[in-house]
Parts: sequence; structure tokens; C-alpha cells
Amino acid sequence: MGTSNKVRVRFPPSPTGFCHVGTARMAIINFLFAKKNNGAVIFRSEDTDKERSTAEFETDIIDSLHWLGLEWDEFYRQSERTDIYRQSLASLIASDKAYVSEEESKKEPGTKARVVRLRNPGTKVTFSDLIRGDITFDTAELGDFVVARSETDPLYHFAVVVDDAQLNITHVIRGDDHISNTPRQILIQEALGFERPLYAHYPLLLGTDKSKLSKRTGDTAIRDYRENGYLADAFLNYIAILGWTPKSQRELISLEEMIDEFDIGDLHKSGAVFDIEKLRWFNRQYLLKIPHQEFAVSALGIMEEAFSKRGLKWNSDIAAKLVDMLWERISVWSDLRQLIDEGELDYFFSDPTYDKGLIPGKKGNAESAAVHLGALQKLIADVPESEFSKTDTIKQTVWAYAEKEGTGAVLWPFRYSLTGKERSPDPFFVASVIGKQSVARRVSTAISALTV
RNA sequence: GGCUCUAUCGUCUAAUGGUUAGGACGAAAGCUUCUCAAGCUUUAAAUCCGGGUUCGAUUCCCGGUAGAGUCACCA
Repeated sequence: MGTSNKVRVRFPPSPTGFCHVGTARMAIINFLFAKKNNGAVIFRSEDTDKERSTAEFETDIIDSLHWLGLEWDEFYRQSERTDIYRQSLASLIASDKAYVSEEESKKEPGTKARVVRLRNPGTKVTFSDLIRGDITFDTAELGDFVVARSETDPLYHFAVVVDDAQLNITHVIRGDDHISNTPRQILIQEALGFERPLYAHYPLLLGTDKSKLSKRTGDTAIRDYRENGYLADAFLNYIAILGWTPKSQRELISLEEMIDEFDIGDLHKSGAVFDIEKLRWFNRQYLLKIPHQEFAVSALGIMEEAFSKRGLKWNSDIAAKLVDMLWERISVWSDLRQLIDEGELDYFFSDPTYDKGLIPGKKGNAESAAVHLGALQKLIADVPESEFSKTDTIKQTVWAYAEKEGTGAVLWPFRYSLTGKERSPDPFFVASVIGKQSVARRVSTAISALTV
């Protein structure tokens, strides 16, 4: 196989907005196909719309794709290739395959414009789609469509066709919103005498309302997921698996394994709803895989930042003891920030306030709660300070009494007096984290709250 | 509306001309030292409808229906 047969695919984003989920998916599918076939990836910034394209968006797209671990071999900008398009346009006009038409401008009504229209032979065009099979269009209804705003200003379809040919693109793999663009592009291709690449149109990602995923139907910007603390590997994995089943039928699969198992024919034909809950589950699986030390460093950093933002006092010794407990309670880093912002971790760092009515819990009353807390106070006083960091020791100290008096009636008041929360980790863990002094103080505060 | 594409649990999906139609997320229930979380176990939940071919169709064919995409001097 000669180099001319080498597989070449493209990432052709239009920098008119932040990198969105659909762009990422386009890139992933093309990337997997290219890598599987030892091919090349061509990044082409489609910035022919001068009004909407910006360098900021282009940078965001590049950064986002890099973040996902995707790379490319060549990079082009359509805005820097206008000479090439002009030449093709001129030759098309010279050969009378297209013509200049003077008519009223649609962009600026009232003024005249010299647009370029293709002489449409009006034939039926059939192309073979790698995912869907043969698709036929009657191009007569397209008429002599416009391919350039002027003799020097080509439109999207024209630039795409010229680029795909000039850059030797072998496979055009894109969303099925482009199916109806394909016959139009083939007409231009044929007028220019270019070879036809192979096409593959995969289905679009859908919002929960089953329509094309858009800002309306949920977060679509990759940067938002990144900022919320989704892991790149998890995100990549989930997006890749949506609409494609690897040969092994595994859901959790690495990039290398995906490349190995990729077959464009395995791409599904129907659209898939982007499910944030399942993404969260994927993210949790990947979060669980990261090394303990790495998780701890990240968690501590996020906690300190979130606490300082709220102007609360920070204690890194206490925070360090919280890491493992937190690990089993979050799916995404933003969950941790949310926990802190909602005050769910405050009691580890400072004494809580109580709702008197909640102290006894459902299994007891104010009187019994006061009695039990008093008993616990004595039991705990006997535990040496040096033993207090052990959850098991605290549990053993209290357990016999709790079992005798009823675990619910004893443990709820105990836990509530330490946390001031109806929901929290168990009291033994909390006690071991906050230390003997704090436990004694909080229990006695709770007792006085009950007896006032 | 024209054109094009699509159709299995709520969602992502597997499978087959003959199966108890399988798995995952989510949900529900139970267990797990009080609550919560995690974990484990269990349960509910699907072949769009109508014809045809066939001994037999969810699978093949046709027709409906529904949904989506697209119909620019945007990309």
C-alpha cells in the first residue's frame, strides 16, 4: 500500500463557540478510526465565517481536545487558505461549471451582489455510507446553489470540498446532520473533477428531550465538565461508548483498548441520549482508580479552597482524616465543593448548633436522650486520649451500653450531638476525627440544650 | 411541508428465524452495628403498530406511525 492510500481523516470544528460535547465526539470517533488504521488526523479550523469565528474559541477547542488526550498530525486554518479556494473557484467559472450571478444581496437587501452559482446538472446522486449503506438524493431540487459570496469569498461547502481534496482526506466521518449536505458537496467535487472520499455519518448525540444535544438541553461545553472536575479519561470513555459498542462489549475501556477494538461498522445507526447520571457513574469508576496519594492531594486542595472561600477556619490535620470517607461519597470533584458549600462538613471543624427537638431521634425522647448522653459522657471520659483516634476503640467503649439500651435510642443522640445533622457518617468516625475534647464538649452542650 | 435518516426496559445497549429477550446506568426492596454514603443481594422494567414470507418473526419484506436531521449569500 503506497502512501497515497494512507488513511487521512479530519477534525473540522468551526470556532464559533466553545468546544462542545458534539465536537469532542466527532474528534474521538475520527481519532479512533485514524489510529486503528495507522492514519493521520488533520485539524482544520473552519473559520470562513469571519463574523462569528474567534481565536478564543479556537484555543478553547484545541485545549479541550488536548485535555481529552486527542492529538493531530497537521493543522490548517481555512482563513489562511483563501488563495487555494479562489483558484479553484476561478477554474470552475472558466470551465463554465459555475457562473457569476448579479442579484440582490440577501445579507444587505437593496444592494447588488455578485454571487457564484454552480451549474447543477440536476442528477440523482448516490453515495455509499460506511454506517448506513447507500443513500440517494435527487439534486434537481437544489437548483443552481450558491457556492461563493463573491468571486473571492467562498462559502463553507466549497471550502470543505477543496480542502478535503487538497489535503487528501480519505474518510469523511461526521454527524448525520451532514447527510443532506453530502450531495451538494459531491456536486461541487464532480464539477472540480475531484475524487470522492468515503463517507460515514454517525448519529447525533441527543438531549433528554431526544432532540439534538444543545445548550438548551444541558451543559454542552467541555470546559464546564472540566471545571466541574470530571476526569478526562472518564469523559472520553463515556462519550466513546455512547453510540458504539466495542467488540469486547466492555463499557469501562481505555483509549488503547478502544483503538484496538474500533471498527467503524460497529457505530450504531440511531441517536443516543447523553445521560449525565451515567457519566457521573463513569467518573466515579475512574475516581476510584486514581492512586490514594494523588486523590488526597487533590481533595485537600479543593477542600482548603472551598473552606477559605466561605471564610471558615481550616484545619489540615482534620481534613486529612476525612479523605477516605469523602472518597466513597463523591462521583465528581464538584460534589466535594458542593458538600462544603452546603455546610455538610462544617461539624468536623467547628461545634454545631442543635435543633433541640431532633436530639432524641425517633427511638427516644428528651428524657431518655439526656440519660443516655450522660452515660456516654462517663464512658468516654475513661478512654485515654491516645486511644481516641481509633474508631474501633470508641465503638467498643460505647457498644455494650448502646445494645443494652437500644442502639437507636443511644446512637442517634450521640451522633446528632456531635454533628447537629440528621444525616452524617457514623458517630464513632466523627468522634475519632474531632478528638476527645470536642466530643466531651459537644455532648455536654447537647445535654444542657435538652434540659433547659 | 419536501427530502433524508432512525425505531429492543425510563436511559445506554446485547442477542437470535425457535431464548425464561441478556448486561449497564437509574429506580425500588432487603441486608450490612442509629441516620446518610458506600458495598452486597433481590425485584420491577423493552422488541412502535399492521400486514406478508415462514412450521415459527423481535429478527427478513412491505405499509403505516412516531421521532430526529436538513432544507442560507451560517458552518
